[in-house]
Amino acid sequence: MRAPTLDLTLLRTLVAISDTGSVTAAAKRLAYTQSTVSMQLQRLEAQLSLTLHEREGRRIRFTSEGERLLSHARRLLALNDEAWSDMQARQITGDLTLGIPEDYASLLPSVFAYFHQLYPAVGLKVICGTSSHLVEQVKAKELDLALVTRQRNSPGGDVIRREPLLWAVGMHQQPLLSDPLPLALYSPGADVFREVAEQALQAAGRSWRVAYTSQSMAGLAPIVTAGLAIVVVTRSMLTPALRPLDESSGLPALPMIELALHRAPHRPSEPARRLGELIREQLAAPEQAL
Amino acid sequence: MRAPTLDLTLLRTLVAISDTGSVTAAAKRLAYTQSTVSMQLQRLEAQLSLTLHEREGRRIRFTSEGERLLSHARRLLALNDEAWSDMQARQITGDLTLGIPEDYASLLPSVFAYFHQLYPAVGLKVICGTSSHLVEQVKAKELDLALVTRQRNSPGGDVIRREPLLWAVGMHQQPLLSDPLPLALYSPGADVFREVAEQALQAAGRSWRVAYTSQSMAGLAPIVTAGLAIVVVTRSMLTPALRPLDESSGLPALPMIELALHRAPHRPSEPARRLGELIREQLAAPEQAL
DNA sequence: CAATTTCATCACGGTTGGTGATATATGCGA
DNA sequence: TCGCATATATCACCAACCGTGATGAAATTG
Repeated sequence: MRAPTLDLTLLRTLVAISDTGSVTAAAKRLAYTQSTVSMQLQRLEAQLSLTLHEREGRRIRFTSEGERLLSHARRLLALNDEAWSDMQARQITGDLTLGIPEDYASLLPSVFAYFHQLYPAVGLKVICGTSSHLVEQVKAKELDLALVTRQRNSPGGDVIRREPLLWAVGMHQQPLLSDPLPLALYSPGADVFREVAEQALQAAGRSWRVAYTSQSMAGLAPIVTAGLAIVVVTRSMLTPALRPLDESSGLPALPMIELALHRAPHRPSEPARRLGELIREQLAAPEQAL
Repeated sequence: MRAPTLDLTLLRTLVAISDTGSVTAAAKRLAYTQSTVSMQLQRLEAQLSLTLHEREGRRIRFTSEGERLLSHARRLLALNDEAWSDMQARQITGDLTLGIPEDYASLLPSVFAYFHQLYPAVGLKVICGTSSHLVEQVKAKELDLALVTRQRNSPGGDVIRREPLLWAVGMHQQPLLSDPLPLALYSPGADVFREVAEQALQAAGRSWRVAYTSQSMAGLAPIVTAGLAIVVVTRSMLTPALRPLDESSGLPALPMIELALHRAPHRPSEPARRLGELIREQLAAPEQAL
């Protein structure tokens, strides 16, 4: 010996021994032989000229030096794994097209930025469209992935998160509860929010009229903030200019909707897998509670 | 290979290549053959299946992946070296006696705590005494190390830091500048502060009387804060109860003193070396400026 | 263009490190 | 208390690995 350089392989088996509590179990986890692990532990002790472990009967016990080295080992391995997967990530190349509903365009830029940082060699293209259209495009393999909104428990795709739908009006406006109810909706057909809203109103026996339509929330916003119509949004789409209405408004409660990820019907490309994973991670949870 | 485990040895040569800018220079630094370093670089690239470097003529240039790996490598190696030296430090055992002037006892506990954390197996004993006595004890090998104060450029020992000496009175007292000047000093003889003060006063033609003496600053403190005498201290010994006097007080300027470390006259034990280094590191600098 | 320096590549050889086998020790149940 | 099962340590073997020195190619210097 020996450059003062630790052998990460040995540290990894040290950690495995500690995690599993036994040499043979560690060997199984690491796909080594029991004898190998036993010798590796000895080698580590020899290299450091330290006693890292003792035996109490059959059970293994780490000395204080052993525990100390373990904590160093965990940190080193964490850093190693991070470095390794970062370097591997940089090799992933390819092109990738993702479809999203226009209204979620504001929610995703940070995810795209992060994705680009992790996978700089992947060319990512994003296309906006209505959910039903996006689903068609995925089926036709025109898109690798599509994030779509849908009613609860619809088939197809994996649920990323569930969100409550809300009625909303302009921040400083009184709710316009005339009959029929003036709604601001997306373009006719193919919009989930619209379907949901109409079903809810119909079930409640309310009449309504479509006061305004547009391709996106951005188009509806001025109408709504001016107090000319009510709109349906998810909680994450609320802006300071919008005020949500609760039950006291007398409007029927709206169900939850789902945000789901559809994948093209062949084995997904590696970039697609990664982006899908990242979207799930980044978008999961916040309002998963019922 | 291959577990997703990086080989720190290879990373070390990668860093060496980057630092030196050439394969042969890196080989020299690492005490390898040029061919070895060349192959190590290739091996690293093969393991990651990445191109880390390119050549522009004779000069080496790292690709962006290479640069990225370099930054990971530096962090990993730093952690490795830290872990390694920590583990080695835990093996250092032995006993060790350090002498310090009483007045610096307050300055050092944090150093001792740190030392114990780094070298838990070393038994450290600390002895207080006057500087001249401590020097004797070091010569007699009764102490392994001694931290002493002395006049500038005195021989023996290594200078750790230089500090200005100051005249000081109780915080709320007017300077007592009667003639002869009432001084609070350490026990007669063998005290550097006393020597320095008397030399300065003599050179300035001032008369003085020793109003109080004690073994330590702690003993003098009540006298001084009560305004009954003036005392000589270093800047680091100033407490909230003491007020330093500047030139406007009419007292002669005091020279700097040195804090020096004496080592027993045989080859120092490893614990002694380590403590010496630590003291130098921890105590160096703050008022090194003239 | 010769001299020098740096680098990549090769065959070789020593060491290392994993394997399977085996002996020893430990814990558990009859 | 005596086995049986399982965990561990140690050994010999052998294959792969890794560092070395030698060699030739490429590039820089004068």
